[in-house]
Amino acid sequence: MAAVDAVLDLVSAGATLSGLSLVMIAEHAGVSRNSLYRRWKTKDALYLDVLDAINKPLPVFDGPTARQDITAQLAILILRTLDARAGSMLRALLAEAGAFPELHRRYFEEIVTPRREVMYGIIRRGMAAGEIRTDVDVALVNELLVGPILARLGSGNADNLDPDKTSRQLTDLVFEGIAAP
Amino acid sequence: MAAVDAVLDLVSAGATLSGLSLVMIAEHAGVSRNSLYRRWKTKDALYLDVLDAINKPLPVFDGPTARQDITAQLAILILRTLDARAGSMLRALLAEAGAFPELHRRYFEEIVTPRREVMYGIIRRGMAAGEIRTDVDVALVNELLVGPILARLGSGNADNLDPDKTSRQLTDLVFEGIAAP
DNA sequence: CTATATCGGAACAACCCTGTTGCGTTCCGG
DNA sequence: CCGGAACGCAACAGGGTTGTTCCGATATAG
Repeated sequence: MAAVDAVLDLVSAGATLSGLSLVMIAEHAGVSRNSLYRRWKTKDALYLDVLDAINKPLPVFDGPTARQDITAQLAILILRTLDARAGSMLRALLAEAGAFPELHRRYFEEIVTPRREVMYGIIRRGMAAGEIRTDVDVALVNELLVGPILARLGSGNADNLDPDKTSRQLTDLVFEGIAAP
Repeated sequence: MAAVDAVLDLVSAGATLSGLSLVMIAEHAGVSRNSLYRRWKTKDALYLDVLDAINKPLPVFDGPTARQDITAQLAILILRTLDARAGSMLRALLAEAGAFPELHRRYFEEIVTPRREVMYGIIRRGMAAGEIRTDVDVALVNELLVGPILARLGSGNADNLDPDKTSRQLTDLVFEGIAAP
């Protein structure tokens, strides 16, 4: 799978999905351009394999409090965001969602939806346990928690995120609010 | 400036900044390809004019409470995010920051920094007035407020945002927190 | 009215990417 | 040992983009 690594390297270096040429991929992978055509009928098919390569399963959270689980899940999210190759790939994918509809569909289906469901589950568990107010919108709470991280991913300046520190700061802020007592 | 509009239209339709060709822009603008070369030495120069075209000055907020100013500023941000042409342009720009360094620099300098400073000012005013806790990081609070909106912009599904409703919900949530009493 | 500037149309060579084909080579299993 | 499978190399035609140039039309200003 040298081609998959080549795509990740090149995209991480600033290439666009539609702008990437098979000759570039072949050269960077040290592989004949012919072999790429043999294995993948189209560039989309190759990109689908790239997407699979960066999609690792999520761990299951079951700590004593929902608050701790939220912090842990945010830390995981930050960790994955810090992976420059995967992050660049996702950013490039989102920027050209229109040109690669199937890729965009599977991205939502296999990456964002599972993460979202995990977070929803934790939040609902916190509500049931009396940790979290029940008069707030679960989806909006989730957006509030992951929004800052995803915004960093989109802006490309996710480098100075710290999994432990930032996840704790975000959780504290969202739980306690910023209103003065 | 038909060329600027053409770029916005095409990018909004899914085109990439590096993928956009001058022939496409010329055709869509109903302008001779020759004229484009005459006015803009390079594609970067044209894109800089496009960036200027979507950069409207920010209104000044000076309401009775910082909370209201924050809601108003978020509403403005959502409004601008809802502009499909400007939003697509910014998303495309961020996706190819590496290929257009000057464009990326001026985007930060002329768009994100001013907005950020406005928000910082409002938050600090709220702190001085005793509305907002003083033991929180101003930058982090700002990220918490605008993160969800920018994440929507990056994901491309900003359509179902409502300036009034969402800005109020976000402000309430961030002020009050989600912890059960 | 006229002269200058601006524009559109067309053509040009040079380059890159795409699919595809053909052929020689290398590697691995039976 | 041998044969098939996978690979690399080269070439091809076709299409697209880039700068640039030349020329004719048009409009604008003096």
